[in-house]
Amino acid sequence: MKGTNLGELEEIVLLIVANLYDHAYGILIKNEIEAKCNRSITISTVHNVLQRLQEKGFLSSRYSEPTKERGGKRKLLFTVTASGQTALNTIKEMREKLWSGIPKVAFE
Amino acid sequence: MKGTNLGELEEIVLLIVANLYDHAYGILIKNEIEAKCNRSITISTVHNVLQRLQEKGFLSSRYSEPTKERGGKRKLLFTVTASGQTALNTIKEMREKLWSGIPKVAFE
DNA sequence: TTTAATTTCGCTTTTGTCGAAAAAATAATT
DNA sequence: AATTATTTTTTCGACAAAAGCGAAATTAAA
Repeated sequence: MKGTNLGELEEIVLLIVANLYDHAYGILIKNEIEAKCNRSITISTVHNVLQRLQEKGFLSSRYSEPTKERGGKRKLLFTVTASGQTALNTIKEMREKLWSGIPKVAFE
Repeated sequence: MKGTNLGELEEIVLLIVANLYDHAYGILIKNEIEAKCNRSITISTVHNVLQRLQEKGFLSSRYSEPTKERGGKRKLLFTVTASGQTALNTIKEMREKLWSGIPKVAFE
């Protein structure tokens, strides 16, 4: 890989951000992953992946305004870029092609 | 991950082995990946992944008889195990669920 | 100054990647 | 027939990228 590929977790995070549309930020993303993917993950891992996805150009980000709740500092909100959408579609089509080529008898 | 997860490349290799059914071995797998996934990969990479998939219990292997062509030494043939099939199905369903939850407006 | 929500930092383990060496078979040469 | 070359295939050793975590830093309200 040369920094352009989409890792297994990166793909999941990208899909979750797309699910969350306008509200995607660290902790919410973490919670959504745990809920929808039945998998535990720490917030540092999420942020690590988020940053990598942005460096790859698959996500963009902006800061929200602080909220009025206690500790409600501004959030870093993420959005899937056109390039990120393309990456998701590409890998999806590739996998669909592979699945369609599997004969009935292929498994033990 | 504790040796039970399926990496991005591992999943591709598993799908390719399923595609090849009874004939899956190193070089053929390499060629199929390059043909169907539009991606170049070395034979050492393929063998490395095959070994890890076997350690994870997602593949089993056996040796073929040598063939009569020049250099035709015995091949290590791979088959997807029941556990491997389950892993593939699980991640497939999870992604389908995520895709179905994406609103139309989700991309930039 | 305490507490809460959030992001950033430094570090380790697992995956992905490759070049080169080893092994095992047939073909060619002496 | 013995040795050497060539071909197909797998194994080995090393390094880079992705996945993962705990703890520190930041920023807001109480």
